Amino acid sequence: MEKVILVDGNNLLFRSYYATAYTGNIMRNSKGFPTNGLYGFVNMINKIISEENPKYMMVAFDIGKTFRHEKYKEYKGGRRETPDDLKMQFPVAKKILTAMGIKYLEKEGYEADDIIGTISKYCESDDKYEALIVSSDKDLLQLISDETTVKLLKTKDYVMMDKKTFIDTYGFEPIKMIDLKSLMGDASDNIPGVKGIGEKGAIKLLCEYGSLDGIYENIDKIGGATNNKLVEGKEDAYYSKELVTIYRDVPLDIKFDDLLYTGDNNDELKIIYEELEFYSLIKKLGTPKSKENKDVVVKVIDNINDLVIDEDTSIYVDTSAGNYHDVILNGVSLYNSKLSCYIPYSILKDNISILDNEYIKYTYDLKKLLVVFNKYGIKINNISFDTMISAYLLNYDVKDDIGYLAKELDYDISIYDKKEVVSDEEKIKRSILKAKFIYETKNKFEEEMIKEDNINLFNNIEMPLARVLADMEITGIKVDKNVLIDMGEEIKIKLELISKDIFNYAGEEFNINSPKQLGEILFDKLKLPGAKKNKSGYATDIDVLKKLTDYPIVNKILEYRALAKLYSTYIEGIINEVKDDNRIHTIYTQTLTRTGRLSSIEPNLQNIPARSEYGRLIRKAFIPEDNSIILSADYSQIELRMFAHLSGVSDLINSFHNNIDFHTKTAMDIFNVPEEGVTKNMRRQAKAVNFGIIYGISSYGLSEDLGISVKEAKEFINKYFETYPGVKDYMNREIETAIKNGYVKTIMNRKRIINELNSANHMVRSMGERMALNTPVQGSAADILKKAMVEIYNIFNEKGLKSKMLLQVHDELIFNVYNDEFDTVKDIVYNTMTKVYSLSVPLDVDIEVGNNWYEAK
DNA sequence: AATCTCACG
DNA sequence: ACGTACGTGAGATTA
Repeated sequence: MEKVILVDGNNLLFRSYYATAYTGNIMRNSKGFPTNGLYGFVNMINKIISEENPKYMMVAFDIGKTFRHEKYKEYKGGRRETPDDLKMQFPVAKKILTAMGIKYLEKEGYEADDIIGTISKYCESDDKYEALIVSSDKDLLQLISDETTVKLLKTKDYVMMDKKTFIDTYGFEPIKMIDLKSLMGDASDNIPGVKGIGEKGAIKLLCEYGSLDGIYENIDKIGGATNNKLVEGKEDAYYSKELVTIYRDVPLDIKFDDLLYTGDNNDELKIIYEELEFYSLIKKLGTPKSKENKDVVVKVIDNINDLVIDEDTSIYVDTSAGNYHDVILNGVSLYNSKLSCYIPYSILKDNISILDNEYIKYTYDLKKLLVVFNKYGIKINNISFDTMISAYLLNYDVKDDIGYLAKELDYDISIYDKKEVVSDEEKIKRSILKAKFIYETKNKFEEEMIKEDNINLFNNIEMPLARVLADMEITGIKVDKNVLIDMGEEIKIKLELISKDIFNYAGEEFNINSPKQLGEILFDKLKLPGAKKNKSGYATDIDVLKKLTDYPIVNKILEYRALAKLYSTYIEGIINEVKDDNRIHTIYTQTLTRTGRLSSIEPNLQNIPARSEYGRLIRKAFIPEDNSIILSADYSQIELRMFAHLSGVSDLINSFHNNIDFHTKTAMDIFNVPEEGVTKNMRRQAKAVNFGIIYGISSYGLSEDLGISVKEAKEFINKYFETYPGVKDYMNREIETAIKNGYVKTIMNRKRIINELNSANHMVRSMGERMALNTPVQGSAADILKKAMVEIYNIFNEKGLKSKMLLQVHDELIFNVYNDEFDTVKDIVYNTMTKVYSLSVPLDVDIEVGNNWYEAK
């Protein structure tokens, strides 16, 4: 059968347009012609061609006033206007298609959907053809049949919807999509549907009664609120049905051969792309995409004697998806110049030392490998290279799934998709392709790191750190669930009482967790002053509420919010993450932040409450092992010290060499008073300015923080700059070189590319400048922490200590310390942290101990 | 899936 | 004149 690709052109161009238009910063060529929609459109079309390799292809467009929309206008008064910036791009899209050798169709009075429906109907009547429809519009799913499949586009990926997948998903025949939409409506298409019925309700009704008609025939059997909604919405439902039903008999005067895909006309395309300034697309013209990297030798090892490893090799660990502390190990793929194979776990489990050999290994996500192998008892050594970490240092966009990175480098490895059904053979092949990708790109990554002078950071910090973090994650921190349960009960009671108070003040019950409902209560019903709007209604965040504390309801809401947060995130959330061993095993994401910090997920142990006294009690649940205590070691003001060091401003450096508290010293300098003359308020303000300096100060930000006017804040900042003139100079220099280079670096040569610096948008550019100022500070501090962690870990190992590093919270390390090792550990931690890196200011560390995390603070 | 809110350094 | 502090993750609601 011949495949006929039917593309919803309107849908594709709209999607591409709105994918970028929301920034308000529409991509244009130098003449000001908008090109944002076209760029995505062309890429999508190219992608479809490379994925589907079509013989026939057609792109359909709406044109003029279409029948179904006219009908709708009479009913409701028109739909959203298409922005001019988008309208202008349609004729060009059609020109491009012609140059690409793709037929496009449009017909006055009909929608693109109708044209697609008509052609797919042809295909169904002739068994020579099968249709594949491409769109993100679920309306088109009604066309699915034995001969017609829909490639339903999602934000990142797509789902292939054939008849079977459709029925598996919805539970009814594809044609019933019409009935579904008639009930649930579609806000983006202004289809009303039945008010109050959503997707779930509609599906349930359809599964029960078969169709829209069926539902209304049996309306007496349906009770309660649903009945009311259906009765009231009957007219809307049937109007919607007309709107949604695709017309499949558009009079098109064409033959199938008109739809033959004839391929790019490079000369014509080049002219168009030059006009649009699509230089990257011009480069790709005429260079046929290599599909060779999709082909790979697949050898599944079923007898371990068939496996010979006699040189360096890449290894990809094939597991089920999800949190890697509890994934299933399916097998591993190995790849080198002689090897292209897959070892299923069934073989591996009887040969756990097969990878424990003298040859060097490369992998992707070393930390995950270590955690998974530890759990399964697989031994491995000599892993020298992690592509994930390398790509991260080189500013590639790094995801858990290696497929994303591979794609960026033109390797065609499918990206994981829950909904895609993949055979076992295909899974194994993809796994080997990943190992191949790791193997073949290792040198390229290494060379890039050499060029960027990142090798030291890679070999001596990040790679060893992956092992440290793996160990911390495996060890986990012990949790006393009862502490959380008891606290939870208490909070629950408090929440109920507070809710009642709030409802009394409000005069009605409502969902306090809903910002929408809360905003309406406060500002519409109770008419409180100071309403501020955000995208979806009234803002009800802390900043707004704090200004309204004269109203008792607001105080109750603030109390409610604090407790609700504690309960859902820190009581329930944490309890859910405690594993059978009574420990929490977080995952540190080592390749995510733009500054070089770690982050912590599932659960996040880097944002356990600390600032409020009550919230801090959560920390009592984090306890040491037997015969141990919790020790916390905190860098004192490491970022301010780093700023002093980086700026080289001698007044700041000196402030860290004398014994006065840093913020007090700042206050003394800017207010020109002696130490005794610094009031609490002066210190508070000085502290806020110091924080501002680290963030890349702005008068608005400071004014918000201090609750003063922007003008006053500006005066403050000026006073600060007058006091420390070197600071302003440093900032100017820093921004200047950042703009010149397009990136900034930390003390250990970690590089962050900042594209925002080139933005035409003032706001975005200012943000870029603040990033340029903040990243060296935050990132260098992160470098120091990482180095300290690696060194401490090594010393613990050398000395054979049982005590363990458990957590890292940006400037703080938490340890489980066995009582008999206390003095040793304390000395190691303190000495290592303070001496790990020599700056022009001293590094200082505060150490606390206790019988739980709460006490060690 | 996006938005709002809020927890941390 | 614009609308912002830097870096994160998670839960609840809404669409």
